[in-house]
Amino acid sequence: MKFSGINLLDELERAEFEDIRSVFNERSFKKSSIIFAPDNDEDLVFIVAKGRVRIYLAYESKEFTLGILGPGDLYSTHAGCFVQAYEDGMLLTTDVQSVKRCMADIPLFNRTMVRVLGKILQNSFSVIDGLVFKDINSRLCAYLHKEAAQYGKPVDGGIEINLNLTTEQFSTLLGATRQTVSTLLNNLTREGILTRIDRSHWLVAELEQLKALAEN
Amino acid sequence: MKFSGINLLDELERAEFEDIRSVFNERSFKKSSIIFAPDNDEDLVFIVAKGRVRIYLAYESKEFTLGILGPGDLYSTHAGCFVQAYEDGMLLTTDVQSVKRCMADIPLFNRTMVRVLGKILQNSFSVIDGLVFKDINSRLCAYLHKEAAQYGKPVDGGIEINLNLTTEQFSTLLGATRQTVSTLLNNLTREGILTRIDRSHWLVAELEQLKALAEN
DNA sequence: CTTCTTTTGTCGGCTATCCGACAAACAGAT
DNA sequence: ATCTGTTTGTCGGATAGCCGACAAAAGAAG
Repeated sequence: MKFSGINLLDELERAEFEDIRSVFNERSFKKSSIIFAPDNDEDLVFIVAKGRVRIYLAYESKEFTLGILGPGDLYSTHAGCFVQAYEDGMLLTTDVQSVKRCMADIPLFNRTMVRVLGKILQNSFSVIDGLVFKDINSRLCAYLHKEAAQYGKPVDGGIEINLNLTTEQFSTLLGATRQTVSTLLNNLTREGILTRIDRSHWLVAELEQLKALAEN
Repeated sequence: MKFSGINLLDELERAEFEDIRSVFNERSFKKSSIIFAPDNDEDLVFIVAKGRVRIYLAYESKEFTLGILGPGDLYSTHAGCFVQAYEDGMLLTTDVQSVKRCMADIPLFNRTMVRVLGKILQNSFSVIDGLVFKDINSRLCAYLHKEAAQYGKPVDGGIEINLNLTTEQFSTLLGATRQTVSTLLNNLTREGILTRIDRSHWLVAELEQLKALAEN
């Protein structure tokens, strides 16, 4: 899942951004480690270079995953969110000061920044939209549908998707409990809309039905 | 309630922004009218000059108010939201193209843009936070507490706030039904934490208790 | 003061979702 | 092949908040 929809690694390759590349430091992380927490006092901006990290909010023992970043995605540490590694990987980090300097010096960089911010904002609106107007089954179906439509691999019998999340992880992304998500997934399976291939792979047999259920 | 926390009208007064002022058009609106809808195809950025407008999401017959803009607040029309007037007022509008041009020409303007976007983003995170982790009573108390702490007028017996919303309007801001909000407000009144002065004014007698209930 | 509209309070039934609990299935290490 | 930790499925009880309905209260307009 692309969170911002813009691959910053590609952007950085562009000649105009040569000066920018030098301001980044590498920082590697291990699976499951919490890379940043809201109390973090270094104000950093980072780009994921390798691996997947999730951005999440936490309160007491509950967690809600806002999105999952993959290579090329950008985020910042001063947004009140936790950042945790789903697997081993690496970040390119830089401090906010440098970003500001880049913004002042390189007009093109600005546009990228605003575009990324806009994308993140749009994403958070759609999260709110889901939480307020849709029930969990709809959110679940919407997520699977989007995943299938965007990154699914057509095979015979339907579209194969690599969810790459445990039910537990998936449930925090939808804002529900593991039990509820598990039950709903099995309902969809019984109705013949989905089939679980293995731990991380699902076969979406009825894309249209999934879409209909998502709209609810 | 300030939504973005930055008063763009003040910013525009600054000498550096002289060129920017000229790109805005005035547009007045009547109470209750819907100023922009998501299907709107003009891509505009606007600043509220007079009156209050609410930014909201709608689905079928439900509505959820993301925030209320007052004079000096900035927003854009291509964020998938409705914009409706709570009272008569006026906007300064400009198209996205002009904003982009300003961003390229006037480095200082960039910083303001990014700051505003950041603020809006932060606000939407706290909305998500509330929806996911807190029950309605907590959200209600949190809202009243913030209102009292930020804009309340100390009088004897407590702090007076001007909510300036009907229960119905208030409920869309909290993401709940009118009935639930009505009941909760009356519970708080019975407990002696609040007193209703008139339709729009409330007296917060126990600010600390309100805060405690907000954390829940 | 009378009438009409808007706003508010309250009740009871309904349902989606949570929560704790437990067992079964699976995967990786030895 | 066995052991151990992780992941998944399912059940039943509890409950927050929704929904429809209706009446009372408050404001606005004449």
